[in-house]
Amino acid sequence: MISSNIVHEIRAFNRFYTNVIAVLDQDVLKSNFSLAEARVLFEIERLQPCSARKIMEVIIIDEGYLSRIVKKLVAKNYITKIRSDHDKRLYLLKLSASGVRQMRRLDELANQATFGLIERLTADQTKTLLENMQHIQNLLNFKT
Amino acid sequence: MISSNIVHEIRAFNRFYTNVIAVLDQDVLKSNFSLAEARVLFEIERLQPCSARKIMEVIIIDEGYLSRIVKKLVAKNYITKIRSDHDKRLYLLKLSASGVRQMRRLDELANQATFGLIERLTADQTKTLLENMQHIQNLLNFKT
DNA sequence: TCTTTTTACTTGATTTTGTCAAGTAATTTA
DNA sequence: TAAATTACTTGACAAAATCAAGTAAAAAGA
Repeated sequence: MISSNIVHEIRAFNRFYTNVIAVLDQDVLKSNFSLAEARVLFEIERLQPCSARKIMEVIIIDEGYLSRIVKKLVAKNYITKIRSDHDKRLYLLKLSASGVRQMRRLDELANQATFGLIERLTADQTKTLLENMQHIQNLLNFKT
Repeated sequence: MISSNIVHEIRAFNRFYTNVIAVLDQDVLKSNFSLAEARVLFEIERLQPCSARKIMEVIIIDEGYLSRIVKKLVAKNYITKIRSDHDKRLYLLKLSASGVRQMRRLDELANQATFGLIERLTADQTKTLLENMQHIQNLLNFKT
């Protein structure tokens, strides 16, 4: 049944992990990027050159909101936005040189925050943690 | 080193799980409570009778913002707020009868959303998922 | 004591963040 | 080639969150 123990334990994990993520996010916010901006930048870094549409396949975000974030990042010269020759409805996004520098900063912040999670674990524990995470990712990899 | 593979894989999991939680949250938002309100209600349910201060020990939230959320929940008669006799600076919060009903609805929504995560898994896979989650929780528990 | 500091909460003003719906233009489909 | 779909933009809002200044009570320090 829906209110089974299993569901409750998953919810307990979700509450727990929501806090884990919230703590990590606190640190990333020190970068002067909003969470949404940071996530968009991370995805552009990973997927570049990519369209806004492509980003929306990966993170849940309103189309108009994303459009404005992209506009802002272009205005600040952290990304470039060039109309695709192949399909003129889309614009290809890439980090600019300055964006690459920003990402190094952001990346270092996120790495440090994440490292804080595991610094007290032994090598074995860390390995186990990772395996568990990857296992969960495989089990839930649904792409809702 | 801080930018090790391990940190990167943990970050990949965090990105992934951020989306999982976002998908579940979408459903909870159908309750007409904001995420912040839902979390506050959830903590009041767990901790009642409790002060706003007590809630702030558990969730990361601005004091003024919380004060307004409490005000709104009182106005809608989902919680009661009674000045403490022992310490007149604080107010004890509890779910009202109507709040209890709301929480049952909220709970059912959250259960259904969570069930959606696992409905396609076999019993064995679900069991493994849960074990992985509990293992992660145990490994990271000292923090956050 | 009393007076200074800390704690709990509130409120006004504002900013930031996110949503909705309507609109343009390019591409695909029937 | 008309209709539908896709990619993106924009204006108008609404919701969410922050900041700082304020009140009142309690605790701590002299």
